[in-house]
Amino acid sequence: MDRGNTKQEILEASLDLFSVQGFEATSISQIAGAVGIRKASLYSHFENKQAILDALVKDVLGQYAEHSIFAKTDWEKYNDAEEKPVLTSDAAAQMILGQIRYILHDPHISKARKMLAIEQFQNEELARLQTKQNYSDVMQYFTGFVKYLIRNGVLAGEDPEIMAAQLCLPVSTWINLCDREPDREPEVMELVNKHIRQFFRMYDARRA
Amino acid sequence: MDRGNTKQEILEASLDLFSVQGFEATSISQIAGAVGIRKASLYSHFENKQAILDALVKDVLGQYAEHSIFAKTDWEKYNDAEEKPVLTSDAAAQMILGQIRYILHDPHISKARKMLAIEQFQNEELARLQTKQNYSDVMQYFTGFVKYLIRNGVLAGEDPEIMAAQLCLPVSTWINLCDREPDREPEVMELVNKHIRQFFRMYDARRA
DNA sequence: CATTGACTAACGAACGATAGTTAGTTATAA
DNA sequence: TTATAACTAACTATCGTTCGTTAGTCAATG
Repeated sequence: MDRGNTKQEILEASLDLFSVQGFEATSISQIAGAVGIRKASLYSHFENKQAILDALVKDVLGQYAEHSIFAKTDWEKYNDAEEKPVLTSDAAAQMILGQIRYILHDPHISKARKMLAIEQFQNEELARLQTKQNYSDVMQYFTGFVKYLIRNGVLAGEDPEIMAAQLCLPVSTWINLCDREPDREPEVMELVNKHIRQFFRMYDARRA
Repeated sequence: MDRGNTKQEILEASLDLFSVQGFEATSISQIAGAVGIRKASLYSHFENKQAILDALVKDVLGQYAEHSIFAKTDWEKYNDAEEKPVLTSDAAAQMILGQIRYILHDPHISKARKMLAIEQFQNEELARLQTKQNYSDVMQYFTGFVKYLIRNGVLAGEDPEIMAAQLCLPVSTWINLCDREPDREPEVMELVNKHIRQFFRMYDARRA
């Protein structure tokens, strides 16, 4: 009678539903139906409904920490490297467009992002998590990136944090837009492309 | 037995609750309790629960269209004016900081913004509304602003839309951050200030 | 001026449906 | 044989909603 990985299936089905309807609007029966079991069977795997959300926050979003480009890339490591990637606006645009496509289409990341958008006002823990994933981690990554570009004489500027904000925060807004209206992705990608090239032109070291 | 403006009180109480818990998680009893009546009495004013949300979307967000700076200001009108406001980075920073403080603290606007953030994935109408208020209207306003500054020889740049995005979209992200974590407003305001001055420096017409 | 009647907005009580949850049972796999 | 994970059945609470009633408001009427 054991189906093997039911617990994981419950988490996935829950994320599917929570990321569209939200936690409160999703019923235990709905989750059970999506998994293909009776609702009472859920309680063999989770103490109660809240425990599913808690596990999602810990698990799926912990998974994020492992797989996210923003959480794991360290630009310092390229300091002594012979071959340095991403030193032109073209390479940067390609890199960032690739990252956007990835985090936009990766099922776990995109669903987790939507769920957090819905649940961000529920409690302080979820609020802080949303800030971390949608803002702090991204800002930290791009601040490192900008510093790397300055060190390598590509860009010039006094405040890397502000430069990073100007580079990545518009992109954050565009990602939210694509989450709501996926049809607009091509149009948004075009804007991102123009934006990055413009950014590199304005902060070009040879211009200062 | 008539309390005068019960219908309006119901809408306000509903917005209060929806902007924190969301629509589904808020019960009719909760709304009635906040207003100070029994839940059955709500049905003297609204056909059903959904009708409250519909009225909020139409009413409160229609109110936005009337009062929002972004929906009503037209930069064209300053073309022939003798005294032109906002021609320096200092004035722009002050203006934008004032606007942020306003839309951040105005109770209707901030609650409507949070409610839309929670409900944006419910249906396409709410998704489009969220895009309009959080993105399109703001972008249109700032694109006009940037064009106005270019016409008046303050800024120089080829693509006013991209410039507007670089100016206002980071601010959008910061406003969302303050919605979640109001304590961080001072820190955010400082970033906004730096950001705007940097923006004006980079696109300064005398630099081109 | 007092009475009436229509109208409105509140009420208590109850509805069926569904929520989350528990208990007890059965089948399967180790 | 034992532990686990599924099941059926049932629980209580609450959901959104409806019904019939009551208490005020106001205009028209006598």
